[in-house]
Amino acid sequence: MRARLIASRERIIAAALEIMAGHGYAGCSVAAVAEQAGVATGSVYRHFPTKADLFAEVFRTASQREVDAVARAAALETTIAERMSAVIETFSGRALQSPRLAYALLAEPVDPAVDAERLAFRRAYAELIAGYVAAGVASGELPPQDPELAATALVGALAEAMVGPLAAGVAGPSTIPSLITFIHRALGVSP
Amino acid sequence: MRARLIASRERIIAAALEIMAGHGYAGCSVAAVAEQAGVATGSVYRHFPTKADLFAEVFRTASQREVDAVARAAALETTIAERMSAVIETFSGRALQSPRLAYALLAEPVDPAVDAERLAFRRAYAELIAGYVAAGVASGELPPQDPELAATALVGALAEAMVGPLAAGVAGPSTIPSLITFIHRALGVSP
DNA sequence: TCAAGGATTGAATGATGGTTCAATTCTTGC
DNA sequence: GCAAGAATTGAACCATCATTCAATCCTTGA
Repeated sequence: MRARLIASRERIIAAALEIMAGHGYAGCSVAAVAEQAGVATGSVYRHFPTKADLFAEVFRTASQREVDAVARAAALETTIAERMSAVIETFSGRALQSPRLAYALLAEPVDPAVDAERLAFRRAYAELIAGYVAAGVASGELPPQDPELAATALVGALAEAMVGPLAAGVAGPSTIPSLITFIHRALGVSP
Repeated sequence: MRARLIASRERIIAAALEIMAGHGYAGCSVAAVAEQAGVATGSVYRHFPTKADLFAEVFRTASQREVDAVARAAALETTIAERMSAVIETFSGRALQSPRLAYALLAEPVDPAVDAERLAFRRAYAELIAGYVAAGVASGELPPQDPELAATALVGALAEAMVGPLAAGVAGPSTIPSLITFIHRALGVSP
């Protein structure tokens, strides 16, 4: 029974994610999520006090997954240049793989309460990257700079550069290499 | 009478802007805008078919003003380095002067129909900047690169770097110089 | 001054979609 | 097998605003 409850909760989150990936946040009425999860509308409220709470968790889950994937890819590299390339390639690659979901996480209009979670998502990326930048500065691979600001700007650049391609469905073949060059230069990676 | 109509329309747009600057888009119910403009709720619909149309125009007006200010500041400079500094300083300076309005224009959750206008706003900035970058590449001041992508990334970086300070109300004293360094390096301005 | 026609009013309407809850179904301990 | 209690259902409820419109007020031309 306890297990059933937990499973039900998981199913609701999974359903919400699935609908987001298919129709964006716009398609995520509570009724639609419930139907996809195979429960009644009212049952959603046994697990989450409000819709905003549900989607805060959905955003948190999806974001964590993205940040983890990027962190994992970056951890495989050694130089700061390689790490940044891994960050950009992983971020962009995953976004282009699930464009609707990426758009929802990055830019789609959502409830203000959910938007706060989006800021946290972006900050999590920024903090991950700030760590790499700080390490690069410490090791002399990068010139002195404010790692926090550089990381924030970089996340903005990455997100903005993806919004167009996500709307269009594809990125031009040169988008990602160009972005890598831009960001390497911005951080001062020695050429 | 014709003049009165036009004036009324202007007053409604001005009222909407004023409320946005004071309480954000969230505070902009049609009733609130009408009251601020000194007209009845229904009168708003003599000038705009829907609320979304009204705010599309409000966003367009406010955005145009911002882009114009940045373009004017940049036009006073000659080198690409100076131009980019002017862009960043003007953009950030104006945003920090009217943080609530800047936040509404850049990042606040809005009606999807209005969000489209926001994309246009960002693209207008990107196109302005792309022109400078292309000129810089042509003149040899900048290394070869995709001006569109660089400009898009740059707008993202600028906007993202401002969102935090806008929420907090102020930027640290080093934010703008750091941002200038970051962007100069990103574009490959020779040091 | 006065009537015609347009402008203005603001309370009523309506659509949307999140939230509730009485009725029902299931689970569990005896 | 059975009752107590929890979980589930989904149709009804309700709050929020955008939108409408019949009544009223102004402007204008004669």
